[in-house]
Amino acid sequence: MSKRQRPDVSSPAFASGAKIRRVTTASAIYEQLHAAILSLQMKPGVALQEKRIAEEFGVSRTPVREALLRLAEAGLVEIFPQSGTFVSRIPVSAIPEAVVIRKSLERTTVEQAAEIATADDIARLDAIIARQRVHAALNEPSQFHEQDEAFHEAISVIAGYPGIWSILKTAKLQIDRARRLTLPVRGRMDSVIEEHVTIRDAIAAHDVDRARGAMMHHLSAVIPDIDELRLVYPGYFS
Amino acid sequence: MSKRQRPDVSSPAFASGAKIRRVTTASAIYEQLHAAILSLQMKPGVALQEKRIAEEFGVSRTPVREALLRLAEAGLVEIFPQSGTFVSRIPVSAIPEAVVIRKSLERTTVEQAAEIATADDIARLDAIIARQRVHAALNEPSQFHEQDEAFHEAISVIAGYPGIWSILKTAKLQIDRARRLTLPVRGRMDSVIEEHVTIRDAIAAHDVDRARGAMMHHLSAVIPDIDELRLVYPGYFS
DNA sequence: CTGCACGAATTGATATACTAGTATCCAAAA
DNA sequence: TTTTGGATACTAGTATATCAATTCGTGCAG
Repeated sequence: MSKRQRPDVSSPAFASGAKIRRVTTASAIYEQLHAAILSLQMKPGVALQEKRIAEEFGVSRTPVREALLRLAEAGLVEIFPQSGTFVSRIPVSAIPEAVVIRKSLERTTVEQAAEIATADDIARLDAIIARQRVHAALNEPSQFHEQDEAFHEAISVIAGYPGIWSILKTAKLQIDRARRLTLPVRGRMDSVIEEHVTIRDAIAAHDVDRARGAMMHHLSAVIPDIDELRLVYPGYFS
Repeated sequence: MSKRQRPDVSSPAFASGAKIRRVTTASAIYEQLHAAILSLQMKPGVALQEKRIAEEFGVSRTPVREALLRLAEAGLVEIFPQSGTFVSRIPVSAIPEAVVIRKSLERTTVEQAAEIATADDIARLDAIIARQRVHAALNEPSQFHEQDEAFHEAISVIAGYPGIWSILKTAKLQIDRARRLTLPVRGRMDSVIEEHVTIRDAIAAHDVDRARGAMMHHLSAVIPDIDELRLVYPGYFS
């Protein structure tokens, strides 16, 4: 039998390696562009060129193209064959749907988490909330948002459905982009922390109904007002 | 300066539709391999070689690579850098999660569909069910399955959440692969039709609770018995 | 006989070169 | 002045070549 079988997928190899190419240039470029689009440094609707990007990064078009293809699948860019590549506009119609998807899946994860969470799990949530308090106090929105994501991801993991989080991440993309357009609301970070605490408490108490209710309330509170944004930023939406 | 200044509003396509050439060879190869893997013509675990595939299709390695990268994102192949590419084994651990995802999202779509379905919508469902009856009578499992997917997609569309269907499609992938391994159960097609009719009736009656119940029952009925399959097809699962 | 080190072969990753579709601009005709 | 058709210069798609890393066999040393 000549069939090869990879013995170990998770070969961390020589993790300290300075030269090991765990990250291909293509994925590095993907990360960069992904972040730039999500942070709106690259504005919706603007044209991209494989060639120019390749020159900026000092690489050939091949890895750039690979990155753009992945971004296209994520819905962050649109590729028109033989014509051009553009940063995708935020699809207004997709936003309410994304909210529904979030509510549907996070309802499932938070319910299951409330059923089976262990003391260790709660401790993990507490640690995340603690970090959020720090970032809120220091007024660091970026890191705060990072920990916000970590909180929701943790609940997925606790529920035993880590794959759901990756779905949520892609569903959240356009919402997050729109949210970047909203001015930071004073005190919003504190409210988020409060809501997270409520969710955490319900999970810790194994109170499924209360956990679901708290999560639904939390998710309803973060919906950006699209109609208003469209007026202020015409051309950013489709 | 001769540089062309493109106003960012210019989207090159009045392409709100299907007029664009999307028959790039890369996507054609993707479709082919996708179908081959899903139908198990390509068995889980076997090695693939870009070079050989390129020769078979009579193209260069570039579009083949592009297709493989997309398949890797869908979880249908695994690429080990500098080592090899393999048709992914069916991840047993992901199957229960996929079922949960399906139940969560289809619960949402069927509830909403039951709320707002119009007579036209019901007619569309009836048409699909009618086609299913034909394929069942003629014992055409492949086309039957096609209409089965169409039924669930239609419900997503009726609910106003077409994007949920595309999520469901990718979530369903591994389930469908496993299901291909099960022997066709005699009379199963007829049961599916009955369950679809029940769902359809509940939607038509705008009975949200009954629609949800019928859908949950339907989804529970199509879960393949993984443990048994693992015994019969060792090496197909991971 | 065993273990380790080295090297050839094979693979995916990247670079470069070429092809073919598309939009824009400008000139010529109405 | 407006319209229209084609030249032109762009783009992404594809082909080919090169690079680098991993694997596995082989041979030498212990």
